[in-house]
Amino acid sequence: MKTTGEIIREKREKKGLLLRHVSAQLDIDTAILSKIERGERKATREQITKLADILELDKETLLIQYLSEKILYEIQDEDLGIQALKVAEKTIKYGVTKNK
Amino acid sequence: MKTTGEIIREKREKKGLLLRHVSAQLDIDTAILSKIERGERKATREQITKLADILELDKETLLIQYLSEKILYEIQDEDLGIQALKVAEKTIKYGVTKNK
DNA sequence: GTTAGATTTGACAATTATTGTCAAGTAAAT
DNA sequence: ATTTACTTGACAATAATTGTCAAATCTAAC
Repeated sequence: MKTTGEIIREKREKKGLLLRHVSAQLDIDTAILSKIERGERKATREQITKLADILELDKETLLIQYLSEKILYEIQDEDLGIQALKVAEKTIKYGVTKNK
Repeated sequence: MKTTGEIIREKREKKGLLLRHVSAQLDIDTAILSKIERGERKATREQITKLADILELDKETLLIQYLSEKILYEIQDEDLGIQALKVAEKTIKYGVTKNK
């Protein structure tokens, strides 16, 4: 499966847009967008939805990929990560309102 | 399923320990431990393993619960949370080394 | 092989989130 | 009404994230 960054870079190039064009619309330096595309930095949630608009990408698909990477980031190099994911899934399906 | 905080509080009380006893061992104020137990604050990973030692709780079980809460925290009030969880699960199972 | 434009890199600054302290506030037990 | 355990909330300290900037690299065209 393609990473968020890969999806963004591919679509940007397909549209013939430069980092400078897109980063201007996002109101950030090209450096950050470059890093986001290469997976060196995480985007913010807001940037993801803006990018979907700018690049005409399916917002849901992009968000799902983005969120899944955030999740994976949380449990990176945790042996119990998979098990934690499963517990999280069960909990969310159960219909928990959650703390605070 | 019991929350991390509930597990900790129940075991602490069963052992007859006061917040002050346990928080001293964790080297934090009782206020924080109180909040952790009531789910108002998240513990750090280190605090979780220390708590497992102090309260003689199964470290793996506690960590899984703790991590799953961290995951759920990331996707709280995200409509696409469940889908993101599933993508994350597939990705992790696939055996990805991940970015950076 | 030099220039020009695009991207990348890394040092560091700004901002935001997390983790903590402290002091005052409840509540229950004596 | 004191004492003890715990809770609450304002705020301080620390740490993580997000950003800028300037210089470096890369590529393609002259």
